[in-house]
Amino acid sequence: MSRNLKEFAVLKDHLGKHQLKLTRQRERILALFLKTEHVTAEHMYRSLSKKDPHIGLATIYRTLNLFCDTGLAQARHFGAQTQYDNVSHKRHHDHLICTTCGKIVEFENCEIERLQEEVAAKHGFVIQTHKLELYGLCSRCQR
Amino acid sequence: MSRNLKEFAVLKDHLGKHQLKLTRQRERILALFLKTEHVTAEHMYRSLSKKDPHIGLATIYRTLNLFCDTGLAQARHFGAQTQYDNVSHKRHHDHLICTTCGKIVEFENCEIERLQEEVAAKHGFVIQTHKLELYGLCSRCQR
DNA sequence: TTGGTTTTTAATACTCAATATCAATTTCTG
DNA sequence: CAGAAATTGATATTGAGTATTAAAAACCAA
Repeated sequence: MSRNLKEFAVLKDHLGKHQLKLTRQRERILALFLKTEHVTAEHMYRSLSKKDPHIGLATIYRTLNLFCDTGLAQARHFGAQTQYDNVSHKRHHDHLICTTCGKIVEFENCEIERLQEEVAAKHGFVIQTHKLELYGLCSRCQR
Repeated sequence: MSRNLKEFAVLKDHLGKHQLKLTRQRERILALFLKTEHVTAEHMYRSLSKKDPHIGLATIYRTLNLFCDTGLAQARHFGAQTQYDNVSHKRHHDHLICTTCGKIVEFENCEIERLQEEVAAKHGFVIQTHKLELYGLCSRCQR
């Protein structure tokens, strides 16, 4: 918990600026969220239910969407579900996604980023951000 | 209809190789699908219902997914719905999107594609498809 | 600290896109 | 053409995510 002071500060700052309140649920959900790379609301619900049987699924959804507003999380659609990525502690990166098992590998490639700038410039654009997702089969699912 | 001989051949070829049958519904759905850039199943259902009140929604979904298998269509999640893109007549391309005015520019870059393959191989993946979207400001919106 | 106002929660009902079921029909093959 | 196999259409079902609302918790000012 003490390791995540920065992220809790981000949350409190956002709450303060939007007349929102700091609740026990929001703290707990953030604490667990920061321990993961990416989760679904359902998955988080199952984990939290073990310690706190009265946590509501709707609260998980609301809170994860709140995290997206603060910039701590980033929502990503995969299949029928929504994955919430923990982006609080990491640099920009892109994703390799296995279409069979859902495995996700993160990667960075400066050369690709440079070429993106080049393409954008050619069309008169200035890039603010980007999304690159490669879909395929991981080594295990190729067999 | 006669303009789309190639696409019908693609469908028939796929059906033949998978012990599937060519039905009136599949022909009609393909004929309509080829006239669009991208549709949802619901939208297609409403269109087809006018001429054929007994067409089933499930058949639309089944058939659009079949088109994805053949490579004629490509599913894309947009909001809560699934958009089926008609990719039969166009090469693969990526998007430059202006965050201010929404302008979209399509582009292709072989060098980036090659680097993607490289990255994937490094992680043991075989790429099936990918999505690259660059968000930024177009020349007009930079002023 | 307390009282009052506002926000949040939990439980549950609900929505809606997409899939599963299955008897009847259609397509294809020999 | 007959029989096997696949497909359809109608409908039930699933499942992710949202709306509702009474009760509880958080905050703020005195």
